[in-house]
Amino acid sequence: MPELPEVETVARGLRRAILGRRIVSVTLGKTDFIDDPVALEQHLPGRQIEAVERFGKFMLLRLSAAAGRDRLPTNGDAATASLLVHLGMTGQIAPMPSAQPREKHTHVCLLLDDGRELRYTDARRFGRIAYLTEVPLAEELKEFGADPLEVSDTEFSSRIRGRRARIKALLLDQGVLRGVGNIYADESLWRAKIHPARLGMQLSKEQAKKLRGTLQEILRRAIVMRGSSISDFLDAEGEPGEYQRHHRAYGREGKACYRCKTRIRRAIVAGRSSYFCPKCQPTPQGFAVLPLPKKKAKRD
DNA sequence: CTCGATCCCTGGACGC
DNA sequence: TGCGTCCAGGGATCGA
Repeated sequence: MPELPEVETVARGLRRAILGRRIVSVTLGKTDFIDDPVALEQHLPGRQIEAVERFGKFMLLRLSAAAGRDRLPTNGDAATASLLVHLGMTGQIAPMPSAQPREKHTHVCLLLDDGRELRYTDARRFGRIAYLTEVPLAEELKEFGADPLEVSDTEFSSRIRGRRARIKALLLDQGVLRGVGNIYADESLWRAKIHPARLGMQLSKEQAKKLRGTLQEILRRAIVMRGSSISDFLDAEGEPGEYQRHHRAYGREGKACYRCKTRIRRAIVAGRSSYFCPKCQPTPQGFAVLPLPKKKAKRD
């Protein structure tokens, strides 16, 4: 489940691997998750990959204006554009030798000018790929909230404390903060000792400050560890991350809290499984916690 | 504004 | 061994 640290890891890998490469041709598989598949085939060939950026959970492959005098002057390719890539739940993107057999669920192959293929695979197709020129791209991106790594204390506080929604929902809301998903929301709440079902407006200034701090620290550490590989996340080198070994709450139902040994519990908050320590992160009045499963969880 | 429900989709885990 | 069921979840959408 690629969130900010995983996407950052992939973006860094791609930056090393494919910067400056030119796209020669495009081969598509299933296209129901691609905004406009024809646009890919039409506009990508001939373009150079000039930069790879991360924006929240998106990657932006910045493309050169079309090169060569063979292009039509009126097809819009004279301007720069971007390939927007969202990995969804199971998306992977990596360059590989074009002779290598394509894996199952490979839906986009970009043949590069060095003979390799940049391949996008995504079993569940929850991802998204779009070719966007400057203006439509800017229109899309302006809907998103602050970068959690850059957001100031004041801005974080106002984005959270002015809201009636649950803190977990706010952390997951890409319009509030861009890039946080279920894992890092739970991890930062555990570290800040805040229950996921607390309302944003219930947080004290101190708690908001603390939460911003834990969120940033956890995201930074996770990036250093190249992200969390909890299901099948692999980076642009095909390598798993390591941060899952450092999870303190996520996925640890029934296991001992690292601080107080109380068993970690699970509840549904904002429609998502949320893991927390019932002692360190006191449950708000009347909030339903799922009973501990009967089957003993595997050891940790 | 905020909520929950529903859908998209496949693979893995689990129960029988 | 095999089959059915449930669950995972980012995001869009719709109704309450």
